[in-house]
Amino acid sequence: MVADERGSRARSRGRRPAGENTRAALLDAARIEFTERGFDGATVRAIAQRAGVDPAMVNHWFGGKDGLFVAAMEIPVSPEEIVHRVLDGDPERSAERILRTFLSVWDTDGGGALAALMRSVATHEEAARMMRELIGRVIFGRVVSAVAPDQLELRAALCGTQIAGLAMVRYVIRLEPLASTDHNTVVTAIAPNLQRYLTGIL
Amino acid sequence: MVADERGSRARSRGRRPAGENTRAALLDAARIEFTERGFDGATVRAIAQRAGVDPAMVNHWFGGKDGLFVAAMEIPVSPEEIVHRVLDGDPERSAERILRTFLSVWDTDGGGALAALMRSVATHEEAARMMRELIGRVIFGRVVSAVAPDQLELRAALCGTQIAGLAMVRYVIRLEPLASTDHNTVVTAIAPNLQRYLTGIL
DNA sequence: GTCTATACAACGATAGAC
DNA sequence: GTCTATCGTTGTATAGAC
Repeated sequence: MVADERGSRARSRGRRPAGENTRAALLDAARIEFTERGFDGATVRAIAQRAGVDPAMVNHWFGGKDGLFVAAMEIPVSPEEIVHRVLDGDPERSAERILRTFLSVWDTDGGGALAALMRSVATHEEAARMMRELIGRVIFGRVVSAVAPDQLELRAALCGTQIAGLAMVRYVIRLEPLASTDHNTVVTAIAPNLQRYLTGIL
Repeated sequence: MVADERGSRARSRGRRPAGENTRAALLDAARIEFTERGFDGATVRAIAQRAGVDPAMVNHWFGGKDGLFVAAMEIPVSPEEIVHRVLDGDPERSAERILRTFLSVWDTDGGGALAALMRSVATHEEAARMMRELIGRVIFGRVVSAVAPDQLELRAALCGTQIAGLAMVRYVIRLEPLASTDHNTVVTAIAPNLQRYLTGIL
């Protein structure tokens, strides 16, 4: 998104801590490259070039490619926003709001970023760990605890299966007709099942 | 680790004595390497070394790394067996039989083979295409057409989301408690949802 | 003798390290 | 910037099957 943050803004007066801008530029560039190409596909050289700095800076600031990855990897949606939008309304229709939120975010770039994320999760243990905590706690943990306190962790994990499965089929495997149908059809088909995981009888 | 599994004696150039099956050794080694490291992570050289043969044999027998991959990559379940076992019984309880079949197969090796398959599907377009056809046609296509003819393709894709999501959460992300609960709990939780995709109102 | 499965060497490309 | 390691791949000589 922010491709070149260093060039478009005047430096403030006085000397700043050495390398601070370089570090931030590398993080921004790394997020873009890792998102578009996955962990293995993204190269240190490409990230450094995008940031407009020397590849050696990756070693200097992050100790290598792995360090840069864990520092840069952030989820392509804001968990806070999702949780907030979901909890604001009828609890018995929260599944529909969850699905619409995810679909609207994921479809903005044709699911490219999401497919890249799934790729990283599947291939990189570090990304899998982050996704584990993200699904279990940050998103569904909070959502489920607000609507149905019993069997909280199981419900969160079950919601994860449905969302992760939708992501895999629609954006990674691209199985028709689910890969290209409109949001309403997807919501009509999946929302009742997701709602059962949230508030139904297990 | 196992550098020379097929024997420690020196190999001479030229054709080897009859009875040694280089092709099969390569397939075995390839399954292990692809399983542990994914498509990109597994190297032709490592596979050949594990098989105790020359890397050039990969080209000779399979035309390259891709050919070896598609040859070695076997779906960790037999589609025919699954379809048969699923269709043999009450259609309204077919979801439960599907889930039990998948779980019993996947849990035999701790989900290692399945996790590798998901990794390959996420990173390799060839594997994604195979999975696409496998889910859409071979497995759920037949199952759904036998129990509910309306909206066949959509139902098949929806079933795919639930199964793929379960695979991701239980075996790749390993999110608790779903990662280590018994089959009955999983079936009780998920079967009703899967059944709705098969025969319910969408 | 012919065929072919095999090992060895080396190439061009690429990417991380220093 | 340079160096080095390693990747997938290709060419070729050779040993053994047929």
